[in-house]
Amino acid sequence: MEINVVTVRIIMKKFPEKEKRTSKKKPVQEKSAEATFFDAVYAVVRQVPRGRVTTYGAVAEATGLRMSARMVGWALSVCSRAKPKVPAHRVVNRMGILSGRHHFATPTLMQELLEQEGVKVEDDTVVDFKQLYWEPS
DNA sequence: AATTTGACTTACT
DNA sequence: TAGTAAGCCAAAT
Repeated sequence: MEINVVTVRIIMKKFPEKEKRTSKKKPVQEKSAEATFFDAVYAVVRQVPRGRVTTYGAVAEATGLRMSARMVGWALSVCSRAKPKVPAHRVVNRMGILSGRHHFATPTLMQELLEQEGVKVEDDTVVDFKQLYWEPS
């Protein structure tokens, strides 16, 4: 299934309402909307192509949370919960700095993952960030 | 229950 | 041009 901004916005519409789960044997705190909020963020992040990067703000905008870039970081900080893995290493701040590197298994993992994809990193910053920047659409 | 704290960004001194 | 404030909102304390 191809997920685009429209799809994400539809998902976000469900954000405020409580979602009833059929399965009751999962008392996980997934109280309600986070699941869909996470999904929305993850859906966007998964679209980032290999070797490209995007920013928290861009993801936030694509999910409709225009000014809530922080929420994106928060969602990614718990992305271990996501079933299909999320290429969180492709999300950096607007300066191209790997501000989230400390949240990976090792502080250098994020950079290593990026370099594996051909993205050069210097001083915790993506080289040629402007060219590698990918805007969610 | 209230306050602080972020994997951020923009706007205004 | 650099520093501060404000906006976001769920978690953690």
